[in-house]
Amino acid sequence: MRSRAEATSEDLFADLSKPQREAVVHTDGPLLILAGPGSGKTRVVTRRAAHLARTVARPSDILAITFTNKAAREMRERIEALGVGEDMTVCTFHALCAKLLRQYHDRAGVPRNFTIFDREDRRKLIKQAIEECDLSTDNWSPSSVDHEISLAKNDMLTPQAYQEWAPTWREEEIRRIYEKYEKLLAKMGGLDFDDLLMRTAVLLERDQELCDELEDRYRYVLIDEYQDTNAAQYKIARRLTEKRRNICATGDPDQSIYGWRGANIENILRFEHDYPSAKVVRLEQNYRSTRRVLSAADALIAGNVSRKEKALWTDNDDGVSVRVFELETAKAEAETIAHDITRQVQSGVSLNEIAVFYRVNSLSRVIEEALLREGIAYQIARGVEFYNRKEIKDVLAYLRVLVNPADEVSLLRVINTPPRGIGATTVQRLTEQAKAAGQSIYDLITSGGDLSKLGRSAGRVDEFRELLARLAPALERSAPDALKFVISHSGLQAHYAQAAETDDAPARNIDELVMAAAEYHADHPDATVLDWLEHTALVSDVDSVRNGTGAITLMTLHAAKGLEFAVVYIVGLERGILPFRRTEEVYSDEEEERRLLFVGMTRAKAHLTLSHARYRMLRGSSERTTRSPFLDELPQDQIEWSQVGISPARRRPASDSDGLPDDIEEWTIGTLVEHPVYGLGQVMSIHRSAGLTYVSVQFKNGSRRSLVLEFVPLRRVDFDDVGDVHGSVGI
DNA sequence: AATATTCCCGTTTTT
DNA sequence: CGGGAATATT
Repeated sequence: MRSRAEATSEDLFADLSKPQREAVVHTDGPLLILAGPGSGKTRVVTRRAAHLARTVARPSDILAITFTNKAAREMRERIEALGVGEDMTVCTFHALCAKLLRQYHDRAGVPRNFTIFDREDRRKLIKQAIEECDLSTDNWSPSSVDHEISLAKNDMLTPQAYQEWAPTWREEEIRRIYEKYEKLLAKMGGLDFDDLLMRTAVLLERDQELCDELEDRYRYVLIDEYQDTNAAQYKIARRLTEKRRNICATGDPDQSIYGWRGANIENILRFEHDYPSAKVVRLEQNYRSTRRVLSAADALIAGNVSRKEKALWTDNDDGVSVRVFELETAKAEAETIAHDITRQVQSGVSLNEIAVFYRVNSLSRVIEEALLREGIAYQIARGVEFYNRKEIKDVLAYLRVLVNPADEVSLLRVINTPPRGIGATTVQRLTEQAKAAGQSIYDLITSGGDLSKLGRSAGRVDEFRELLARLAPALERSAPDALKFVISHSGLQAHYAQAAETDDAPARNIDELVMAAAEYHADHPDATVLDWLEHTALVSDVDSVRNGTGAITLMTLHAAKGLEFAVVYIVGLERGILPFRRTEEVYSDEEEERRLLFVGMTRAKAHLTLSHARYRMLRGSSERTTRSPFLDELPQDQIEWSQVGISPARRRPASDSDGLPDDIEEWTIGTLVEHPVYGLGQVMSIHRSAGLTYVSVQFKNGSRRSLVLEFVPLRRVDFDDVGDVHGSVGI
């Protein structure tokens, strides 16, 4: 939230800089706004929308596309605050696509009542597809195949095109899986997230008439975060603006952080080529951060080689130094930050203005625990997690089956939830029989298929059929009413009420779901159950973050994009975490990781603290870490380093004979060691477990061993003594 | 058929 | 550590 007062309708331009004004007054023709962090992009975009509505357009002519619902909501609110009517279209790419596919389902070749398959549904189908291709999930991990198919769809590659693109043995097999997966999806009337984009892109590519129609409806199109568009989104943007070319793209190549999702940074870099008459406005003045914060971020991003240089500057004060905290353990890191937050609050900072960012969600737990101990209220950005809970998915699956009976993933989910005597064997028989008859399980159950082979379970299945029939009328109701009806009549309510004796979280979550539906209904009184289901399928983590809650905010660096806080902490600046790497051999895009940290740092208005811990609990054991190389790229003279609870020069007393080397404190990943039998080697990891210290060593002779440091005579040797071992073991 | 137990694996980011 | 799947038990 910007502290300066928002403009009244009289002075749309009064408080704008020259380039900002240029962008606002630009109405017709392509416009690219290259907006550095904190450069007032949202202000420009909203003013421009108001200006358009006042001069050349009606609000309904304007389409603004964002990446998250939160961004859409806030953009809409800010435009409305400028006195522009409510009938603009402001939504995410995915929501727009869902809407278009629903409306033009016949031309798109999708069922009107398609349901959106989330990652879990999708995983299940991919697993099934792999098995039906007679491949083993041991060799073809569903997650990697999933990712591969996702990237293909983001690039608008059909299975055939995918294989042609890379015609090797492996792609041939993945093509088969991809094809099978598509068949399963089609059979079930499901679309996954990528389908929403790809199908829309293909539809627009083929259907000129529709493009014309849409271009007449949306005469002015705004695409936010253009640097994060993938091939399908790019195609959609182009096809929606081909005739009038009234496209306004905003973005910043330095904030491109979704390459792993198929985003193509080239899309923004070639904008001027795509639209030769484009007006380009650069917003390089930063109004958000202190000079010290900005220069630290700027020094970091300068480390990217493939980058267009950009001159970020600010008139703001120097401010206080950026700090780096070095801690012994992740727990100490969390506690130190919690104490520091208390100090900030005592000096008058509002909790609303404080945030903690991390690279991976798993780092949040230790922070949460420290905040609880310290008594600091926090909110955490994880809306999606809520909708992934078992009890929530159970409830939603009932609605999905009612809306789209072909949705077998949902049908199989609810057929025995709560338990009603339809066990695995019966389900398997049903599946096989349906497959043999070439019909869906739903059809088999409802349209009087022959269930006699099921023996005594047939009665149970029949009861289930009756249950579905009783639930069906719920679709006539509003989302919250339908939900309540289904919860009480399906037996879920009784089931979870009984389970509440040991764990009442599921029942409470279900109540919360009903409340969420009621809230949605209040905002969208005409919406159907299907609309609401769609809405729940398209929430993102950051959507759950509310402003002004009186709590600090925890979120991933990805979720932080577009936000700002007075005080920002970024934890876990350790090799392997930030920059992230999976294993030694898997390629990761270090420049994208650097951009990610850049995004995080530039969220801070005044206080920025980066931290790392020397030991961190990862999947159960305490791992030795190495600090992130990114820390060395900061302007060292401007950084305030503090080591809390670490004394690097400390020598352990000789009497301290626990079998560990005296200089253990100095051992890190990469330390060179010598073993009397195996010879020279390099430490690959150190972790502590059950009171022992395990060291994994890659020896120069090629062997790799895990050794217990307490028992093995491993000795540290100096780098200078041994020459170039470093390169030979390849860290 | 349902529940309890163990084991094993993967291990980011997200619409 | 934590979810899911395979396995054991009632």
